[in-house]
Order: sequence, then structure tokens, then C-alpha cells
Amino acid sequence: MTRTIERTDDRERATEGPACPECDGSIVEAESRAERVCEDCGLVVSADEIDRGPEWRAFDAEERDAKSRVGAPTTELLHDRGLSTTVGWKNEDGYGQPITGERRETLRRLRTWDERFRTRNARERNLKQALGEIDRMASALGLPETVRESASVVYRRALEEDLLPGRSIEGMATAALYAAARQASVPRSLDEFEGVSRVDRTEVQRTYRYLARELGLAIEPADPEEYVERFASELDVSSEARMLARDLLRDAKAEGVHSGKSPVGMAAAALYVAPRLTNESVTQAEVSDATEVSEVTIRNRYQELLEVADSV
DNA sequence: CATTCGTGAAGACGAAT
DNA sequence: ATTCGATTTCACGAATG
Repeated sequence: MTRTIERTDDRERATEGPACPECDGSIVEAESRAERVCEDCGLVVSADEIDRGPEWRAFDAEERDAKSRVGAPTTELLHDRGLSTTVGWKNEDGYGQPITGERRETLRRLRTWDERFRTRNARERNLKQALGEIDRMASALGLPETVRESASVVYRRALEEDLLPGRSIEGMATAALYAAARQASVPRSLDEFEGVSRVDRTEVQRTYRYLARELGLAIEPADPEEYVERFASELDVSSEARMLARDLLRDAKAEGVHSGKSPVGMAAAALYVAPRLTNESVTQAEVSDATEVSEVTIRNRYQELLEVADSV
């Protein structure tokens, strides 16, 4: 282990890198985690596996300075078993005598570290809970590992930017995962999230918007086609009909009929008509059930789809 | 009888003011 | 902050097969 010892506060260490392939934002080193992340959209560009936590236990600021590779460990095991302390703000010793000179400098440094230590710790606890939620929901929704990772990156950024106060951890965690899923082109509808999250759909959506705005996440509206495969297999639809459904959606997109409409609704409608055109029987009720889109919306959409379809 | 279709009321949202 | 327009959903009844 001959790695150079760095002691830097990683909040300040965000070094500029190349441009993000996704949105042209700049790539920065993400804090405390071995990841390089786009500043604008949260895309994880690469992850190295170096553990930047401390190599030995440290019992006071001096030792920590000497031994730590970087600020705080992420393990939460060493500090704060309800035992965290605060360095006082007065320049006096225990007897009320003023402290001067070199010792005063030392105290100042101690306070700086103490403050970093405590606030970092509060965040880590918050983060830990949120990541647990993200993991749980991602499993329930069958989302891949990469999505969980970017969701956690998004969440960390939200935490960094102080976007949490006034909002529930669970809501923010759900919103982060929702954003990550869309970003990774494996979207799940808000209804599906409602099924696995404790917060209701409107709050998820509100929080997501807020998140997207504050973090400048450049996420396009979800592509209806991305829902087709998943819903189709739930509905037991032939591959022929699936392809037809995609064609219909493409035509619709080409005509611009889809703008402003819910992508899920479009996909549902396509999955209603397509099987019909291939002589399979699917009822509106079944599609509605599988997609969580109302029958009314399916009716309205599928007629529009047929109007603009080239391929009938 | 099951399925489909159309309608009005109500809720939520973005955009405009 | 409020208003307006569009979209979606719900509940219901009518039409279709």
C-alpha cells in the first residue's frame, strides 16, 4: 500500500474533468465514493474500487490527520455510538482563562474538523436509510444494479444541495430512483412506484420535478416504446403484435400526436390495438389492469393511433 | 352476458398573468 | 397566487356482438 496519502475535504475536491457523453455537463469526482459522475445529469461514468476510508482507527484530530486518507470513513462504526462530542466555541480553558497563540490555532483546527465530522455523520445516516429504501424498491421493481447506483448518486447530490429539508427521505429516495430508471431507459410508471413506495404518487411526482429542476437533470419524457416489452409479456402477447405495437408508436411519434400525452397511456393503447390487428383477443380491461392506465385513456389513445398509422 | 364506447364531473399540472 | 386549458380518471349508462 504505497498510495499517496491525501487529506482533502472531498466537498472541495471536486476536480473538473471531461464532458459528459450524455448531456455535456462536466464530470466530477463524486464525494467519498469511488465514482466519477456527471455534474448535470448524474450519469455514472466510471467507478474505481479504491477504498478511500481510513486505514486505521483514529482517536483524535491529530491522529486522523496523520492516518486518514480522506476525511470521514463511511462505515459509521467508529464514531457516534451516541457518544459524539462538540468542541466549544470560546477561547477559554476549563477554568475560564483565555487561550492564546499556538494553542488557539490548534483549537481552531479542531473545531473545523469537529464540525465536518458531525455534519458528515448526520448525512451518512440519512443516506444510509435512503439507500436502503432505494435498494428495496429497486428489487421490488426488478431494476438492475446500475440503476440503483445512479439513483444513489442522484440522492447524494440532493443531499449535498440541501434539497431534503421539508421533504421526506422516502419521497426523495423514490424520486431519485424514478429519475434514475428513466435515465437508464428502463422506466417504471408512477403507478408502479406507488405500489412499492410508502409515499403516494403525487408526492413522488412533485419531488421528482423539484429534484429535476434543482439538479438540472436533463431527462427527456419517457419513450412509450420502452414500456412495450414489459407490459406485453405481462399480457402474454405474441411477438408479432409487439412489433406492430412498436410500429404504431413510431408512427405516432413521427406525427407528433404523442406530445403532451402520457407515455404509459400511449404504450397501453398500442398494446390494445396491436393484438387486435393480429387477431389476438385482448380486452381493454386486461390492458388497463396490466398497465394501470384507465380504459377511457386507452380508448382515446388507440383511436388516435389508428388515425396516424401508416402500416395497416 | 361481456365488451366496448361516450359523457360529464373532478383532480392535477403547466403555462400564462 | 390565481386562472385557464389540456389531460386523465371515475362512474355511469348505452350500444354492440
